[in-house]
Amino acid sequence: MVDTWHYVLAKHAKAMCALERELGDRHGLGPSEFEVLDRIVHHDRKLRIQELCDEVHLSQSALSRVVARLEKAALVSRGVCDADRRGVFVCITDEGRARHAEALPTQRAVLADVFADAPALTR
Amino acid sequence: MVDTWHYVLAKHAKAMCALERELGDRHGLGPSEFEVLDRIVHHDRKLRIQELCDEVHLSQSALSRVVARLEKAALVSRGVCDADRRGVFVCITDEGRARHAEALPTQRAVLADVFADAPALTR
DNA sequence: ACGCATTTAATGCCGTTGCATAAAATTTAG
DNA sequence: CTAAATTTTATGCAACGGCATTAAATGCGT
Repeated sequence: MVDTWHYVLAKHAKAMCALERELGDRHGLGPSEFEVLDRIVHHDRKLRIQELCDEVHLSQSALSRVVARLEKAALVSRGVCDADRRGVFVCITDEGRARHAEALPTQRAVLADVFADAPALTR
Repeated sequence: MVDTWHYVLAKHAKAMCALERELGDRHGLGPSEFEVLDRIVHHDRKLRIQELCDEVHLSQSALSRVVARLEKAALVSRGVCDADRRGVFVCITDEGRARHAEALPTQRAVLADVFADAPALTR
């Protein structure tokens, strides 16, 4: 219980720190930016902000800002939803797709390193 | 691998969020403040800042500020180390001990809730 | 059809964090 | 013994995140 919590804390800190460094230095992406791109690529379609909110571990406001940063970097584009004009769709751009593809191996490498000592979860 | 990472992300987010809320509302402590108190209580002696740094998942600068906050709240006291006058000892006060004892069940309850669905780590 | 509650995303504000740096003390090299 | 390098903690600074709030659009009740 407490042990599990300490494990989570340790791995989270180590992985986050490494991801920030590696993704930042090599690809100009923060962990949150990468995660958002990754979710969009995974779904392979444009998503509503709210859908992303359910999948990413960020508050709605933080997500809004991440998307704003990604848009400024031309990695995604925002568009209003026709059906519900409060909604905002987020589309990944070709450049965003390319950046994600380029960063993915880096992320995998970091995770492989952090979780090298076979943690393995039951369930 | 990626699954483990997602597990860590999810649990970390959920637990952190709940700890911030519960420890904050009920005991006026942030997760970092609690963790520092907890480490000192666990060792049951005064520790150097640097020792704490190795145990807590915070940068040295962040830790320095956490200790400053705790001191302002009179939960710990800082004292210079005689042997090496660069060093700083951190002692927990009676009030700090009391606050920790009071907050501990809250922390345990949160963790029990978050990790209720038997996560269990192999090793 | 109208007004009020609700939903959705963006923004103001503030607290915390990490990096780079500063300041003080100690250790090491010569 | 002195000067440079190193260690230890604190601080300036900028970025990021969450909460509360705002603005806009939708839905609901009457």
